[in-house]
Amino acid sequence: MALEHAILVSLLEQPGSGYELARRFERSIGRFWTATHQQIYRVLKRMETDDWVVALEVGQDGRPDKRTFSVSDTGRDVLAAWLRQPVQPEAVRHDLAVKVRGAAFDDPAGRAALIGEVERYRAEHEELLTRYLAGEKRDFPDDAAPTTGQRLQHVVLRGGIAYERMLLDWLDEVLTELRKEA
Amino acid sequence: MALEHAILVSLLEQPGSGYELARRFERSIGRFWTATHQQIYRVLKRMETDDWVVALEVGQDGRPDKRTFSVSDTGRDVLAAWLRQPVQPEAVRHDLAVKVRGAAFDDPAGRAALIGEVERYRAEHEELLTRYLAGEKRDFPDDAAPTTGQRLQHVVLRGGIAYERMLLDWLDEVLTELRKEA
DNA sequence: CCTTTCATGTAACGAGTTACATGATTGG
DNA sequence: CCAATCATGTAACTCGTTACATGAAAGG
Repeated sequence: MALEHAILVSLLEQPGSGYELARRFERSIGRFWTATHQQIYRVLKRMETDDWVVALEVGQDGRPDKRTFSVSDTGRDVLAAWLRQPVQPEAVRHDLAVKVRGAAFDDPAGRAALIGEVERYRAEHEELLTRYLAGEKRDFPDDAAPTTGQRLQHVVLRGGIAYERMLLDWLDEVLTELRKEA
Repeated sequence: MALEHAILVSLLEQPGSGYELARRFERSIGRFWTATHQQIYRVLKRMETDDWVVALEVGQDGRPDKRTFSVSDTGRDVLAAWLRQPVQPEAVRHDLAVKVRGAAFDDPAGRAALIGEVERYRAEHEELLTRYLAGEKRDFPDDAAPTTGQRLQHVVLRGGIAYERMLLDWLDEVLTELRKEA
């Protein structure tokens, strides 16, 4: 129920086309909200109908035309109203935890396969952490005096970093436990 | 796509009725997978049709009859096949992070409201951590020699604990940043 | 008496995923 | 020439949520 709001925040930070939004959702916004381009175009259309955003046609040479969206006053009001509502409890869906508990009912071959998967998963998240840290260094250098917006973006990024570090430590514990059955 | 599998794991750990499953999903399983009773009954019906689980009618006196489900051999095979598949990347949807970034575009009154919400949210998770720790003490005492199943359940619980601790620390950081705008 | 717990569902809707579809330009 | 990037969408489907519905017993 909050893809609309995530789009509003992203467009307030920087106006852009549906395509650009989709790319952002693969990157920075994707740290806390995922969405595919299909979903984004659909929601964006509804938001335009409801006057939460306004489009500006931009003809480009050498590239397809695009429609750049900005947040309207109505959109700002909608976002402000949403910010004042209670934070929804997260819907937790953690595949890996189910698998770890499920491993107790599988044979050694199954557990070996899971160990391999956990290792792969761990490597992925190690890489993600590296990218976060590189992004932090790039976007939030120590000596700069950040704006409010930057400080808030930074604290969200630090949350992502803390999460990944916690996850890596936990995955090591999981691997230790899984290997005990060898 | 894995509610079925979460149900299989839960029923392998302990057979039970739809109602009992719903209660478990509010508690321990709910740490890594959430589901309402409506969803559970619907999926359970499909699983029964596909012979992943078998039901045993249990007449009770003083209480409504119930249907206790156990995992069939087919169900075990399905679970084993799923355990061998790649872990799906999580779909991240973190309301609060969107709001924190959105706060940059709201007035002081909006930020004050968000601070209140974050505090409430923090208190909720502090309580959750307390319950996890109490559950850990109860279910996994130091001196016991645990089975494989218990060790795996324990490591999953430790993941929940690590997550909550990380979250609380991060929320403190968020509060510090939000209060700077006062 | 009234609320909570036990026990099971249906119906309608909203959100998210997967597959399909088109078409131009840039760079190797 | 072929793959990747830019740019926008439709259609079908699955999954998840909210609302509604019923009924009995236990406990205060």
